[in-house]
Amino acid sequence: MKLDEAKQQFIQNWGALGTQWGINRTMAQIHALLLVSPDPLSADEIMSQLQISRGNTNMNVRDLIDWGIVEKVLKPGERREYFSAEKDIWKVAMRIVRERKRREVEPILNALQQLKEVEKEGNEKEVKEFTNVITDIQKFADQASRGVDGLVKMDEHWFTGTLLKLFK
Amino acid sequence: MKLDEAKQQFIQNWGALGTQWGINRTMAQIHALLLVSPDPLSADEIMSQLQISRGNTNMNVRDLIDWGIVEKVLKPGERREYFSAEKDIWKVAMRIVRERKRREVEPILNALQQLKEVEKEGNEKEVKEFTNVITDIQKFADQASRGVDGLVKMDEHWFTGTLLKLFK
DNA sequence: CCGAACTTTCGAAATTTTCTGAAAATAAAT
DNA sequence: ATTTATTTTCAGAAAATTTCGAAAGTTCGG
Repeated sequence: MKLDEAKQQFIQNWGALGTQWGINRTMAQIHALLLVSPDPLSADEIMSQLQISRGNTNMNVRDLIDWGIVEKVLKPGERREYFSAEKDIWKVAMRIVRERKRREVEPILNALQQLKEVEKEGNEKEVKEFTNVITDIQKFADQASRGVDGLVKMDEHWFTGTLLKLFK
Repeated sequence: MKLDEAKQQFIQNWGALGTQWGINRTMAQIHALLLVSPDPLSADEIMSQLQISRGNTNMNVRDLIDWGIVEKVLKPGERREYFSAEKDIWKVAMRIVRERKRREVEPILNALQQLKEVEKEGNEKEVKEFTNVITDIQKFADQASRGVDGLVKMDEHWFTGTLLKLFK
């Protein structure tokens, strides 16, 4: 098997996985491509490798940069911008987790809090049930959220060496 | 605020969150509706509350059942089927995590393993880089996977009481 | 300033996903 | 066996998302 075939397959798989997790295919593919490229790539190289348009490339690279898992690399004396992916997969995962928490979980938690603060009128049993569910979700999310914060603070070595043992 | 308004808002929020995590809106909404309903609901009740078609209702309820977070409830002497959601949010989260791992992560891991086993021809440096990335992802995914397995085995109390303290 | 070399934006087109509704299947009741 | 109640399926319609590409914007060297 040629290296390029293997890369291609990896890119496709990564794209499919991304889709299932609510990340668009192209973004995941660009990320995969950069992951397996030893050197930074320019927009044009990404375009031609993945057969996608300039606009699409630009939008998704920008998103990846927003997520903090890809960075611009400027080569001295070169006008063109290059891009490279964070290769430490632990860091990548932590950035994604932290960012999703911030963008998606926290707004929902605020919404939940508001729902709880309002006086409800209506059937006794139903109000009780509703409040219980909301409270449980809050508690759970708070726990999970703290767990994430804790996790994010660990460095890779501590995770590998210590936490892993906890789970046998 | 009326109870029904509050429920409605919760259902919408839950639906939006689901979308961002790659779960379809309706499935998340049905789940939310069942979560805040003290008693099991029939397909017709779900249809009218969420203003969706019978077919859509049926398909998504079936999926929720496949995920193991909703169950059929048969009332004695009644023909109609009712549905109720698992209310223990910890259990819900664990089922979802376990199931996603099984359905989505494991196939990718297999694909990665295959990619590694093949002999690559091509530029030395690039082959090295590629193999490194794949290996790192595998290691990470293995760790995460074990972590999930460990997590799934804990019961709620242990999580609340003990693990939480670990993260201060 | 000007123009070349790139980058970004944005509306429209293409693609993918989800939903509907009517028909088919199933199961109980008469 | 026939009618009645309910669930399931599925092809096409509708909606949502993603992608394209031309045009507008930026930046930099001269």
